[in-house]
Amino acid sequence: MARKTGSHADITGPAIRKAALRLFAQSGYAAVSMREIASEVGVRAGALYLYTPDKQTLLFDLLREHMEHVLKSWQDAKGGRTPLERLETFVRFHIDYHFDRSDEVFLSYMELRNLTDQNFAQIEDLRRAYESELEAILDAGHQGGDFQLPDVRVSTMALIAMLTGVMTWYREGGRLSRDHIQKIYWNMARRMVEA
Amino acid sequence: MARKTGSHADITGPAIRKAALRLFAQSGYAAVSMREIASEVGVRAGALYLYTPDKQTLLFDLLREHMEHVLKSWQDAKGGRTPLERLETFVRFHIDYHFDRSDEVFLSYMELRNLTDQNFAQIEDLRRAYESELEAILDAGHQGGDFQLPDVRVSTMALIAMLTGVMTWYREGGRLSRDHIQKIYWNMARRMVEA
DNA sequence: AATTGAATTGAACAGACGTTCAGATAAAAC
DNA sequence: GTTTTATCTGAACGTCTGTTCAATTCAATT
Repeated sequence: MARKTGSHADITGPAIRKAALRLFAQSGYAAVSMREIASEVGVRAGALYLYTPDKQTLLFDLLREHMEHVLKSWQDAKGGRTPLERLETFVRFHIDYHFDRSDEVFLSYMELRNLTDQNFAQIEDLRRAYESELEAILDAGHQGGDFQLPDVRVSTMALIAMLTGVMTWYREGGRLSRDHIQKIYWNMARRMVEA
Repeated sequence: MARKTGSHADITGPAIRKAALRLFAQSGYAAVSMREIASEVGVRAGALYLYTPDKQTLLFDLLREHMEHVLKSWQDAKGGRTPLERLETFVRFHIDYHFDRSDEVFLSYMELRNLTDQNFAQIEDLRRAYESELEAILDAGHQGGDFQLPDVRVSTMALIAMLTGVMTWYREGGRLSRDHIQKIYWNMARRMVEA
């Protein structure tokens, strides 16, 4: 039966996800207890099981929702006529996304090994789908002669790693503005691939 | 008192480190129990405490030894006349090291947050010392006009991230040889920095 | 063979873990 | 105001955790 808006459950569900996300990102899945998550939400541990069948599913849902959200956001953001333009769009999108959702991104890199084999396979598929978006751009540029790449696959991985790395050192309110950082990375990426 | 070579203890100590390294890298520090480590070594949990005061120190020692070993290995390997040559040496060294010691490297990226604040600070210092080695090369090249970098610090982080990323996809016996991968990465790195 | 000293065990400790569920509480529906 | 339904608690479950230590085994020395 449909619940009215604003009912307790409509708040608690997302609150649990939010708390779990923060705590998992901070201390790691294995180091965070259901009691800690519950305490953060202002509820006892047992109540969590109204919203998730178990801890593993809680982690899996966070990662799956994150990956699906990245892919969807990219579908909305992608664009550009030339491979170079399309690559610039990707670079800016990727960095922006990592700034806005650093916890989710961090989690999706760190906690893959805490997923069951089946859950891992699903997340891995989504991750590969995202990588393929970049690879397609590089491939098009490589075929068309805009780019000159020693190896399209390796360039894809190298670029993703380089861009994702921004997460490890960027802190809000630091020396450089977001836009400045995006310009710097785009400069490096462009020189790395351009013919 | 000095023990004779080959005594039981001279074997067990390193065996514990080796097992802990493998298991920590595989499942994560928090997810591995002292009983699991002991079982891997062929000993009961209590015996581990002959070789380490506690689990935290076991992790810390692994990370510290790794970082010190990287720094030492780099001091032995570094060389080259021009900044470009020095950078190539760094790129090849970094990739080689990540191939040879992937567990240690992986651990040193994943388990920093499971260190106590004090231990974390020590490891972080060593990590920064390593980064500074690359930054010094980029800085020299930037000052001398060999390199043209939008931002030396950001370029350092971007290069490190790009090179370290090789660990996430490289598998022994894959499509590309080690040397081939090094050539590809060096090609990308060079184009990224060259004036 | 007896003695010494290091290496290891087995059991125990106190606490934390994920999860379940009967019962209490609160909110919504009638 | 009563009934119904969703939400949450408190306590308990069995199991696992890191760690300690008296007792034991093992290996080398005398």
